Amino acid sequence: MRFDELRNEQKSLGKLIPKATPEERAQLLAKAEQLKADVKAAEAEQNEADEAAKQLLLKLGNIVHEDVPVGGEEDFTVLETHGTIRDFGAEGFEPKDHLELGEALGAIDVERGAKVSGSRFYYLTGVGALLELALVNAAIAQATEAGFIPMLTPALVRPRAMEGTGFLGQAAENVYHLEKDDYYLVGTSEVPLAAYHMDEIIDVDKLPLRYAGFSPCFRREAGTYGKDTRGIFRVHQFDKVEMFSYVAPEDAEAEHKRLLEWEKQWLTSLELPFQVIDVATGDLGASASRKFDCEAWIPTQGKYRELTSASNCDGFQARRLQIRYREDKKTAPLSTLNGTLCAVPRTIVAILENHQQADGSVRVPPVLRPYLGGREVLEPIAK
RNA sequence: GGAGGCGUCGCCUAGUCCGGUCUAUGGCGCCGCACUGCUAAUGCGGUUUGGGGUUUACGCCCCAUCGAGGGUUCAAAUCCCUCCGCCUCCGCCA
Repeated sequence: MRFDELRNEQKSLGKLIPKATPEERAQLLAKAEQLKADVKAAEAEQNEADEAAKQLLLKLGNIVHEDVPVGGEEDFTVLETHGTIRDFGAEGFEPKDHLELGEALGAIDVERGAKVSGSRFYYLTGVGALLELALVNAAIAQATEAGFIPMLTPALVRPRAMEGTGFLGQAAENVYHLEKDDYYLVGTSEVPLAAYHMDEIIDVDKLPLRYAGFSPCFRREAGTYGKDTRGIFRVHQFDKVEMFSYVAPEDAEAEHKRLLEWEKQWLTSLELPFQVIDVATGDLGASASRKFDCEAWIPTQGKYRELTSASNCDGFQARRLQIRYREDKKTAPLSTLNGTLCAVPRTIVAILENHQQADGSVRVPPVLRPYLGGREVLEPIAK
């Protein structure tokens, strides 16, 4: 530590100067002048090295878990399937898609959404609005029951929070930025929940820390032209309940499984058929070492579509945000994990389509009924 | 949007005008010890945080740290600049 030594020398010298006789003083000052230059040079050298080390660290993507399937978006592994896909043919009617159902229920208005804000915007109206509130309440209730602390988070964040969570890398083009104020609109409350403890050191016996965030989410959806253009499956703004955990590194993998279990519990309570996939390497992004998605069956598409996603970020975000834990006087980056509990519009899509009945009404799964005034069925409204 | 005030080691606080004796004052709280049936009170000692080094260990040593970052200077809590946050007043407005 050359800088430390020089600095120490400079300090001791500084104490002598005020006490020195005039003759000594001139000599000391000359020496101090030289020291100043040395200290400055040593400091610059140290800063440079620190910065280089930091840049190298930031370039590191996460190390992918060894069990993750190698390949692109289509190369995922199906881990499990749950629930039963309905046979509408046997029931004697053709399923309607969520938009047709939603419009008949007076629940979704995409036309006026487009008029006011453009494509991929929508209004949730009447029972649609109530359905969102019911979903959010039920999701928060489940999370709270599981020990999560409910959180309402900022939707606008500073660059550091965005960068620290890994969203200014390859995902940057999907992020809204307010140039005039240099704010970013979050695409998920994962961002403010991760940054919540930035620059903090957390005692190991406070872990795990679990938060359930609810916030609007904004996504530019760049590069998705022509994809999911109908209805509210893919939109620029939506609300989401997100689970977020801070854990000790050795507990990260187990926590990842727990997050997945909570997501399965949620989708099961909504009585939706779904499968769990192990997302392939090419679709992981920089921050996750492994990602499990739960995909619900969408009848009119004839396939499973992503509803929730649970990621293990290990120390990736913690390193960038300087979030450490302390154990036996040692500090080290902890691990962060996140998992969707309820992304509202997609969940509404799945509920409308899977629980629709021949007359265009939609059965309300029991878990939501307490939050919908006991309502068991949503009925189409007269035009 | 305009004007002003403020930010000190858990909490409160001295220090900033006028740079060095600040190795940052004092109180509260907390921890340890002593003393007194217990409690309380009293006395003595300790108590910022982070990084690094060293030790079998208790510990010891070095650097940084007075909201953050730059600058001036031989030397910065103190002077200058930028930024962040909090408070007060005015204006505007859900």
